[in-house]
Amino acid sequence: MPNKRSIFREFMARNGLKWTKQREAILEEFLDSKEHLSTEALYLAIRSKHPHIGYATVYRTLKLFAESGIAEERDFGGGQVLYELSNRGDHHDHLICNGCGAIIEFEDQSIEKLQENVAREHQFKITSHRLEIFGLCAKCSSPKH
Amino acid sequence: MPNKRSIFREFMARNGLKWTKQREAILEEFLDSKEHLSTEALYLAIRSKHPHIGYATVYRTLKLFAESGIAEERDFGGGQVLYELSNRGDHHDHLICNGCGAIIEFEDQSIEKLQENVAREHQFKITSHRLEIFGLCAKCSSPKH
DNA sequence: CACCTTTTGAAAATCATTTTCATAGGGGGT
DNA sequence: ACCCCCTATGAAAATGATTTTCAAAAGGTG
Ligand SMILES: [Mn+2]
Ligand SMILES: [Mn+2]
Ligand SMILES: [Zn+2]
Ligand SMILES: [Zn+2]
Repeated sequence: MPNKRSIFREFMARNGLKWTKQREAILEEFLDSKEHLSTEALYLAIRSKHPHIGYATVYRTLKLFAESGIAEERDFGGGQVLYELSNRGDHHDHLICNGCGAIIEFEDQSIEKLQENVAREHQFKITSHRLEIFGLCAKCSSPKH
Repeated sequence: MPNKRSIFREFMARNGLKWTKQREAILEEFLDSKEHLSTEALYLAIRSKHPHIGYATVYRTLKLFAESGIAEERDFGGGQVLYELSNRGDHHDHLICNGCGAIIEFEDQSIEKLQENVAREHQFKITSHRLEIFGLCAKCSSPKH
C-alpha cells in the first residue's frame, strides 16, 4: 500500500521533476488538511510556517498533485477550484450546503450503475462524472437556528 | 400555456424593468437558438443583425432570462457559462463529449429518486442538483475515423 | 564540482464576467 | 404629447481566479 508521499515522489521521478523544499512543505500541509480546500486556503495555511513560498508555486504544486493522482480537483461553482486527497481509489459525490458551505460526501453504487446504463443507451464511453446536490444541510434547515 | 416571451415580459413588468429593443432582439435570437450556448456565441449571432448591441447587454440580458425562469445557466467547466432554454419544465442532466463537444441530454427518474434518498439519509434539503457525465460520444469513440 | 534542466517568486498577463459612468431611452402620470 | 424619474445601454475599465513570463536559484546526475 504505497502512501501518497511515495506515490507523488515516484510520479516526480518518473517525469524528471525535482523534489524541492517548497513541494515538500506544500505536500505535508496538504496531507494534514481535511476536506476540500482552495489554493488560497492552502497558501494561507502554509504561509505561517513558510512565508517565503509563493502563490504561484502553490497553484503549480496542487496541479501536480492532481496529475499524480494523489489529489482531485473539484469545481463546485464557488469561484475557486477546490482540492481534496484522493481516498483509496473510491469515487464519491457531494451534497453541498448553500447555508454554511458544508460539503457532505456520499457513495451510492445504485446511482453509479444507473449512470452506466444511461451511458450505454447512448453508446457513450464514460471517463468521469460528477453529481452534486445543492441545498441545506440538517443544521441549516432546522427551524431552531 | 404562457410562452417564454410572455413569461419574460411579465417578469420584467413585475420587477419594474423596461422593455427595450435590445432585450427584444436578444430574446428573439435566444429563442431561435438551439442547445447550449455561451454569451459570446449569442453575442456573435446577434451582432450580424444588430451591430450596435453591446457585449455587456447580452451578459446582463441572459442573466435576466435565467432569473425569470425562461433559461438555465450551466457550467460544464469549459471556461464559459452556457445558457439553454428551460424546456418542457422538466429537469434533465447531461452527457458531455470531450471529443467533439456534443452535449446529450437525458432524464432518469430512478436516478432522481435515489438522489432524494441520499439527501433524506443526510437530512439534507435539496434545492438543485447537477449530474454530468464526461467521456466520448458514439461518434467519437467509434474506431473508424 | 560542473552542467544542464527544472523551479521559484514576483510581477505581468489572461480571460470570462462584472462594474462604472455618462448618456439615452422607457413609461406612468399629467 | 410633455415631464420626470428611473432604468438601460455601450464602451471602457475593473475584477478576480488562474496562468504565464522571466531572471535568478536550486535539484540531481555523473
Ligand atoms: Mn469529496
Ligand atoms: Mn440541457
Ligand atoms: Zn449547512
Ligand atoms: Zn463526440
